[in-house]
Amino acid sequence: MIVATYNVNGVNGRLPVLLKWLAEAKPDIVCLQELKSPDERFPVDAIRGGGYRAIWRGQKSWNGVAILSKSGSIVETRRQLPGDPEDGQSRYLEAEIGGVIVGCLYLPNGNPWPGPKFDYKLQWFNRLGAHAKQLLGTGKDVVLAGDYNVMPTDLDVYKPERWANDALFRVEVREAYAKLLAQGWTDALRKLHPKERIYTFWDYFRNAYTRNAGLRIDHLLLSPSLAPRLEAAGVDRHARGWDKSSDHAPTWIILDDAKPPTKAVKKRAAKKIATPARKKKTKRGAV
DNA sequence: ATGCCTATTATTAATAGA
Repeated sequence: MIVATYNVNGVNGRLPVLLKWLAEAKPDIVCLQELKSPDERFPVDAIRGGGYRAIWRGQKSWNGVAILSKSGSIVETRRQLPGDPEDGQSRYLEAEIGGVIVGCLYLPNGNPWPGPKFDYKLQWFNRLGAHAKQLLGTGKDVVLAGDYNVMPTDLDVYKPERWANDALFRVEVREAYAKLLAQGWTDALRKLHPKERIYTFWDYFRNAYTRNAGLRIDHLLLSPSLAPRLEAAGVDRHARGWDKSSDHAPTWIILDDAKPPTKAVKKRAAKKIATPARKKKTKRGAV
């Protein structure tokens, strides 16, 4: 099963690029961010035509998130992050698809630092942390995928010193991300590629893409129950080079398909005998 | 420190993004 996240930077303006990528990559589940469209202008017909069901929460001009599914039905579980009823920004959407809870998020950019936008970012991060903890407590399979607007380490930035005081790289924000991971989440791309330079975003300015002046800010976090199923992870960076592309590239993981426990497994569990370790699979992913 | 580019919204300029 392929789960992907893609900040499309305008779902209507980028619709041909999105449909092209869906047809090529054939992801099972997709989290979209930055729809930049009110609900009534979400291109649901075109997306259905591409073979996907969808739920979305749009907003005029900015923000907006959607979850797409190729086969499994989508049962919406949340349309906003708990913790602030006054927050009207469309940045979180959550659904259950095939037994997996999928949280699609668009964390605030937070620039400029310091200032109210940065404060809002940290508050939003705190609310995400509280909700993430609650999700872990359920013991369910959960993936939190989206544009986190944070480069977790120096390895995730083409020029760390230039970004030191940017809201995407300020120490408070990196600490918030690390604190979230410490709850027990697995950063899927980093897990499989611990030392590789991986970017998911390249600025439109100064030919950033051709110079590979990028940032890794789009992340897929896996609950402990889901992490053992992680098989591959990567970025479809070639899509960033397409005409009229978003400034982000689609970022994806492959999860082993969940299999119901066999009779032998159930028998061992009943007798409290350890299940033999899973056979290690060859990694198929490329970045 | 700022512009570089690209989108949306509203009228050719402002705002936001990262």
